[in-house]
Amino acid sequence: MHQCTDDSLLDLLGAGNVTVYAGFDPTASSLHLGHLLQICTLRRLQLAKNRPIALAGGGTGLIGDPSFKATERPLLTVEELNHNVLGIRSQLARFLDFTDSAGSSRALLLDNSAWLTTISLTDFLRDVGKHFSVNQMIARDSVKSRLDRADVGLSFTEFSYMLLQAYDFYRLHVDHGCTVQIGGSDQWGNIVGGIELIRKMTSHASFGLTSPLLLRSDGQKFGKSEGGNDRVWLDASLTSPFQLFQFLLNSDDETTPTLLRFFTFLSHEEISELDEKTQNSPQERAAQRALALAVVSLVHGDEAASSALRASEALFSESISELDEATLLEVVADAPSTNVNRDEVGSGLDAVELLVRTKLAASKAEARRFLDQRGVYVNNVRIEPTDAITLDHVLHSRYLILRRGRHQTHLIVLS
RNA sequence: GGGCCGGUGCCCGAGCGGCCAAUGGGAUCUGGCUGUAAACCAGACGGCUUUGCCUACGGGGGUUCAAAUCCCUCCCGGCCCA
Repeated sequence: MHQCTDDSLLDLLGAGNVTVYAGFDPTASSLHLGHLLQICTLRRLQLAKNRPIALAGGGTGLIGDPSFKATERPLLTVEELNHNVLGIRSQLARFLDFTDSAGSSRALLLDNSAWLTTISLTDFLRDVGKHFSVNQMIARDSVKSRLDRADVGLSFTEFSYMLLQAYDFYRLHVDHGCTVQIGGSDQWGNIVGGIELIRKMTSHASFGLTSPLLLRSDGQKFGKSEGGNDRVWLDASLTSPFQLFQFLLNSDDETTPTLLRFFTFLSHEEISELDEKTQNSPQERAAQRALALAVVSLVHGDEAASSALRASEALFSESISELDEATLLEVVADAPSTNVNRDEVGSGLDAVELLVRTKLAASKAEARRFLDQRGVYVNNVRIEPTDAITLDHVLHSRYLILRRGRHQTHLIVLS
């Protein structure tokens, strides 16, 4: 927990029977690891007999949340948005219990476009806008940087976002008895706006709860994937189960305890046992492995998790060229692959060419750089800048494992 | 509508006629050391048919032997005035 509007809230949630919501704006077609934190919290609260509402932001996504964003963002087209809403709705549906067996804590999946796109402008301004003071709104930290900076502005569209989110909370309160909103720490201002709106319009009390921004021990934002600016997605076609597994396995020692607590549903005993192992024998990475296994299970299922674990161990601990064919294929199942004509290899294939073709290098110049820096491996054996790739490298008469750097693996299949 | 300021590589940001593929920082990548961490150290960081050539400093046009740098114009952003 990062901030909480009222300390009595925790007792309330412990007792159960509270309706809680978290919103997810469809800025992309998939949710990412950052969203998983809110999802886990909802799930945890559901396990404690509260009723979770997952709200897809089909309406708020039309506007765009300016909170703590450095610049105005381009608007998504309606087509993109619909596509994204579809994607994240189906993902949200996987994490909570929507069946009748959950009884009074059965989860709800809603989309705020249902009310945001139908309310009339004048109704909205009279009923909702009247309760907001611009004086207070411009004082919020979440928009302050945009107002203070000399080179960027803040459009009325984005400025209004807070009202929409506040109205969401109000509608969920009135229609579904929702009294708590959770979110990341950047959502504090928006959540408080909703609480005040509910108080002014109904004189009911409601609550907010935010979670801390997850940081790695080096201060970077958590959740950016290996290889740059891409996020770690929950959609298997964007981030494969193996990649997700590896990402979590590579968590550093300092953040792993926090991640275990946020993202897994292990018992207190199990977690403190893992903490101890990290203390005493960090090189075993027991906590990281448990974390990776638990999260991949949660997101992609047990089977995907155990095969990711097997692949991970095989790929890094054994000499890959000694694996039998079936095991080898399983290890690289998630890796991207490319077909190459057998004849090309027969005459000796240029490594530069192959790196570009497999997209392991973005250009020939980059491929040469990797080779010069001695960062290219065939079947886990480093090759020299001048080496050609020949039939001698081929495993099981049709496979080549090409790797760039520590983590980028590619399967080449001869045809 | 008027006045002023600004738009440079992934981001921030210097350059303000030739010595500019463009200083610096961050991010990223590769290697080293490690534990498939972190920290640290070293190097790379537009492309190509690579002692050279091509494409790039918001778009288009112009001046000049020569433009990211000067002029015109358009687009976009900011501030102030109406």
